[in-house]
Amino acid sequence: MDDQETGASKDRAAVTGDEVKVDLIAFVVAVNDGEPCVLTIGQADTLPSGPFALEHRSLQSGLRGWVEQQTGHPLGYIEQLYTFADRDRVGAERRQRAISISYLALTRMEKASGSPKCGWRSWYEYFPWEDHRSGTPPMLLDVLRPRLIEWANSVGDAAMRRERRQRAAMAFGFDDRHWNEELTLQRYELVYEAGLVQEAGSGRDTTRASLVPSKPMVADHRRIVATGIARLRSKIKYRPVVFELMPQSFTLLQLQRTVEALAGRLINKPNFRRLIEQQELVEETGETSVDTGGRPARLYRFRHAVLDETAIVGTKLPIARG
Amino acid sequence: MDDQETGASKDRAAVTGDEVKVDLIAFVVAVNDGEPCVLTIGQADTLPSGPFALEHRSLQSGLRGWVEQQTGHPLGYIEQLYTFADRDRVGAERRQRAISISYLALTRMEKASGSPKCGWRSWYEYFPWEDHRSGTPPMLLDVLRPRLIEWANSVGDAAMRRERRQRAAMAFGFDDRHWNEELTLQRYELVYEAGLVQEAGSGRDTTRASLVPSKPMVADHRRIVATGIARLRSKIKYRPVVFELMPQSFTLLQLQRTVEALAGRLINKPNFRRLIEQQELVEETGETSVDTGGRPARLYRFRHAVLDETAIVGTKLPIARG
DNA sequence: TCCCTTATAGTCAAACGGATTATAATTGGA
DNA sequence: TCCAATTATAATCCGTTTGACTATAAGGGA
Repeated sequence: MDDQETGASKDRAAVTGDEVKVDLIAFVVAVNDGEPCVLTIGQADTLPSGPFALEHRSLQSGLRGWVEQQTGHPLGYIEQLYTFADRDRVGAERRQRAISISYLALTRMEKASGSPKCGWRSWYEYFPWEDHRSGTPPMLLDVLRPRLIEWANSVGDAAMRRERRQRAAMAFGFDDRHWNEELTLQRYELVYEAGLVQEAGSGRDTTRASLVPSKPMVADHRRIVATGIARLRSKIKYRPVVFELMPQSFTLLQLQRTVEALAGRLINKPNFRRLIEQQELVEETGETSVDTGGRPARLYRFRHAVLDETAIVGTKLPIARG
Repeated sequence: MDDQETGASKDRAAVTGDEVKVDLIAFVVAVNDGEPCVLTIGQADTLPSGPFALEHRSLQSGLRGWVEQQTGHPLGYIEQLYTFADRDRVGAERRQRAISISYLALTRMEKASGSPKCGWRSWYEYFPWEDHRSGTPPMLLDVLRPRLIEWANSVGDAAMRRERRQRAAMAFGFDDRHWNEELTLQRYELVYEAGLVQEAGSGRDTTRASLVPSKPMVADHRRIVATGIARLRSKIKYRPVVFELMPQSFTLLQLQRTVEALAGRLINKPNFRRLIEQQELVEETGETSVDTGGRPARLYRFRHAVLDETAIVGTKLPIARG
């Protein structure tokens, strides 16, 4: 709960040698053909990143630089996710701290852009239990649930067993509880704690044999992705950020499919249309799209004016009128 | 928008000398007697802070250490706010970057704790335009509005004038728009841009003479407080964090007054009670409080079980049922 | 032409949210 | 002792929102 401070560190001016390396890491998102994708480099297991350096004007511009250099992809919308400290790294001459500042970026997937050593992968390769668009994924009940119960029961204390089962049931919606798509990070932390993903690695109370099938990432990059998914799934509900992922003009069904891709759930069509229309988020272009397979759909564009109309907020508190 | 990277920085392993100083800064909140307070040191113009150092186990424990050492106050609930890079600092031998990681902490104001050099101050000394519990503060319309209009008109381009007036109207609810208490940060940024607060200082397009009456803080600490207020005002609407600020047992009116202190607005009493009850956030202690001045009020305590029932979330998307 | 697919419009009831009114239990003072 | 003021607590009303569902329109292809 509290720390012992050295006497020397009391005087801030006297502190030296407490410099730290700072890394900027980007979770870049695009949606293509109804699949939500993350921009990766290497063996599709690494997020674009690089150190914050003197020549960078700001944290965000440093991030843009690294992503563009490593992937050839310019970034539009950027939002800070979280800052965390790695475990100590051993530097050349002395112990060295490193912290990572992670960002969420929304973009469109342009073809022919991007260098060859980068690529787009579906989120759900890394989080197969997060995609509920075709109902509950079988692996959730067949594989994850028994493994998590096993993990819960592997601890001696009865109260702790109950608490673990409870946490798992809450996060994954077991036992007739409802699935909550925003709990992506809690779910990842559970499977990590239970040692069911590769990066949970050594020093855990489970063996490597019982991994759950999912694509791993380098270091804690998968955790960053989980944080980003959770943030995005929450944010689309109160801010019109989806449109950062849409082309200039689109049909309402395309918009719905994009939201569904992000949320990992299906959405009621008439109600979705009503929601969009009554918020006046879009306006008709006047044209129609014919490649729908059925009746042609009207094309819409985002009403950029709504970005100024910040008024779009939900109260949730019974505030008295003036 | 994008940066030119030096050739040398391309290879991450080859990068050296890009170490950075990291500061941890805390916005510590307590509510006393219906006043929302911030914990300060120095001339009530500085937030507790200190460098992240090797002996700290983690960012959070480093923060706890500094706050406890500087103020004698142990921290409970902690949440990361934002990480930002200061302007370059000139170090002893070379240019030096510094970044600040800011946190929001919720606590109870215990008497007799805390060293003499620290103190609690009401938020609204630093943000007099944010307290709407007794209606719109006069200075908002008498002082701020004319100054902001003046600032908007001081720019040549007509479109930019309109955009500035529009931004101010949105943020402050001018011209019959509604006051939105969550826009604290946008409002602070406006008065900063307009040069109406002391820390906006030199190099601005306005003179020192036209400051708006409000208590300043050191460096960008007031900006951190604004960020924290905005975050907290938003968060109390969907997570039961208020109870971190309440004593063990309390009346419903005390709870309401605390929320009102944070939101800076009055709340409809019956509806507030209904909200609390239907969410089952509290349970009766069985006792009553007599010092209400009228009919004695029942005492309640927070139902800690709700922290496990993460189910408390608002959907806002018309998700189809399974 | 028939059928399949998708788009678009409209309906209905339950739940929610904002506002108001009514009644109960104290304290303090005339 | 009784009344007024103050605060607590309960109950009601009604318009809006929200979830689920039904109906009709407009294309393509067999």
